[in-house]
Amino acid sequence: MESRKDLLVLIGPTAVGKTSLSIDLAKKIDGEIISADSMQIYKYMNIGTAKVKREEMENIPHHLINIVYPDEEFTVADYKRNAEKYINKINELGKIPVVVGGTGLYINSLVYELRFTKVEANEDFRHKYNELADTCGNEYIHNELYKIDKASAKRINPNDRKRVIRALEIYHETGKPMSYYNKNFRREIDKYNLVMIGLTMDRAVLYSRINKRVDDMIKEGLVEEVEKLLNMGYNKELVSMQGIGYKEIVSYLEGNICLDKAIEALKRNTRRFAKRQLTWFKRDKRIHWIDANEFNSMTDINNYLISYTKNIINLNT
RNA sequence: GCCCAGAUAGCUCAGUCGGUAGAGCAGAGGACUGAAAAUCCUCGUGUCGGUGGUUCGAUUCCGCCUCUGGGCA
Repeated sequence: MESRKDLLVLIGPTAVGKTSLSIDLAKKIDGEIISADSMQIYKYMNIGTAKVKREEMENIPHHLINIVYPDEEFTVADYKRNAEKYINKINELGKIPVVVGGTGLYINSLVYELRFTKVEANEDFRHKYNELADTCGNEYIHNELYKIDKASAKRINPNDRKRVIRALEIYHETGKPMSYYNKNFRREIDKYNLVMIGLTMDRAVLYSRINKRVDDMIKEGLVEEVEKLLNMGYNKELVSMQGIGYKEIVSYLEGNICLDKAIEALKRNTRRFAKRQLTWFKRDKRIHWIDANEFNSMTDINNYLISYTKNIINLNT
């Protein structure tokens, strides 16, 4: 039997402490880190994405951080392809790949049999249907979808334009409905010795950590970072600039809101994001959850994680 | 000390011509297949400040008390 590759996945909401934990863990188990973060892929966006600093990495290789410019397109499909490449490579080195991040769809692209269609984004098509929805209403394009793909139309809320248009796009490009490609919708992947760890903590504690981290970001110069990006020509329409921490500060710099309001919105949006992340990950029953507040130190958490992981993955510790 | 205005959801407030009340924000739950830090759906019972009185019935009207603003001395 062909030996399976090892894969350790560490997920959790923003600000729960994944980064420092992962570095400590990687050191102990001889691992390399693969980020699963849809914002840390961008160069120049450091403070607002809470990106690891080089000096914090402690010589542990980090992959899929700083790989594209803020105006470059990068999708889940790109993520999956790149991440799998590193998973294989790290396994070949005899090391443990540690995927760390909070972008649920990126994680799912690795731990489920997600079969992305060949259909790439068609901006003209999206534009056209966005305008159609503006003039005729969301119901209209949803009805268009209903005509060609009842199953998807039922699944997708009419107001969820992005998904309605994407489903139409797939039909437009292939002549087959999206539901045709979604046969094994949530089939768990079978090719890894897979360990999934979820790091969490009491909601109130997490929220106060988030609030504090936002204050720290401002002190570290988030406003200056956003100003710099704007001066480099990266405008607010870009996907990267719609990230939490960027859109709010752009709004402040444009004079729409005062700084205090921007900071407040930034905190609130981060809190809501953390909640959405938890909702997303709750669904995956393979995740072994641990409450960070129930341990006395990071070392204790990692000792526990290692003993848990040992049952599934052969560690070189 | 006196006068005036308030006191209702975690916060800001609306309202009940007397029949125990509802918005915004905050918050909670959920969805998610090539934009995902994006996008979208659902969720509002609280000693109506306290205490007496009038009343079939008071959060609503009246008295007193407490607290918070503002004004006059």
